[in-house]
Amino acid sequence: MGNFFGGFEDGLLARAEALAAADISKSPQHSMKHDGLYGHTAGDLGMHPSGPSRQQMQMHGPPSFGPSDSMLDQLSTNTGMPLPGMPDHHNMAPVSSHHNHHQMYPPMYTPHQSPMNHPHPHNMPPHHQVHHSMHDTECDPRELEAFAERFKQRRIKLGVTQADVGSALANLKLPGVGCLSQSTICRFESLTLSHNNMIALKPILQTWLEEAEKAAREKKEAEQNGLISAADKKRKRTSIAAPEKRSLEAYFAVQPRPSGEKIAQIAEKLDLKKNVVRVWFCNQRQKQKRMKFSAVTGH
DNA sequence: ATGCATGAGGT
DNA sequence: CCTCATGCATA
Repeated sequence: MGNFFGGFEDGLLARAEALAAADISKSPQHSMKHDGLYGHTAGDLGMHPSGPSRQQMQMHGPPSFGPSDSMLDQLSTNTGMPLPGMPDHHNMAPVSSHHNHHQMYPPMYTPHQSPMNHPHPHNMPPHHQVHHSMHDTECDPRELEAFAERFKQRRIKLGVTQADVGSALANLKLPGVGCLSQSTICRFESLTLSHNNMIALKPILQTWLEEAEKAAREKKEAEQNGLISAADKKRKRTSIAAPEKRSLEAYFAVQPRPSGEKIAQIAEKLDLKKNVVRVWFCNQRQKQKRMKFSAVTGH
């Protein structure tokens, strides 16, 4: 594979990759496929077939961007061994904001308010021993983990798929709660969401679970009584080839938040669209914040 | 189960 | 541009 960068980069990458290996040692399965499929559907992506990509270009960069040296040299200078301890400053999360772009159902739950606020969904039958745990603001990672596991197990017991749960949420008619995708349900169960996101979703899924089990019980009864009941647009997903991915990881280990200039340079070197590289870094940062890999999770 | 993408809201 | 919550497409 003639992957050739500037000679100086080899050294950089070698060292950076070493760091990356120590830090980001997660790539369990690597099916090296050269996903060149649409590795760079440059053309397509460039024009966003979706259409209205309201991008707000802003020419802030002073034309005199002559950082003396140039290129990613800045990185090599840092290669000394900076190793960001991923401090993760800002926390708070406005558990909210969701859009529902074009064809999904009409959801979105009441946002605003501190991250520890939910639209309490308590709707227990009056004459029935209820469960407690109404303390919405329960952010105990340990508790969340336990709930996620219980949820998954009971969901399976009900014979419901993750996708089913997602769409069924809309039937709960909870204020501001629409449906969710299979992806999100899966991530909830596997704790691969941010801590705040988990906390926001927990009460909703808990409500669904209770309703679903209640419905299951009723159905069971009905059956005992002899009553039986009788069910675009192709979005493209850029695939970044392994070599390029390795380079990105190396850069990320050195500088998780490269400037627009640097992103452009990296993009050019790897022959990827700048936006693809930018998004890759954004997603990489989000990964670091997933509950599962959070230092506090103590799983 | 996950990789890359979109969009709202915020700096 | 960033962060976050989410989703489509795909391995």
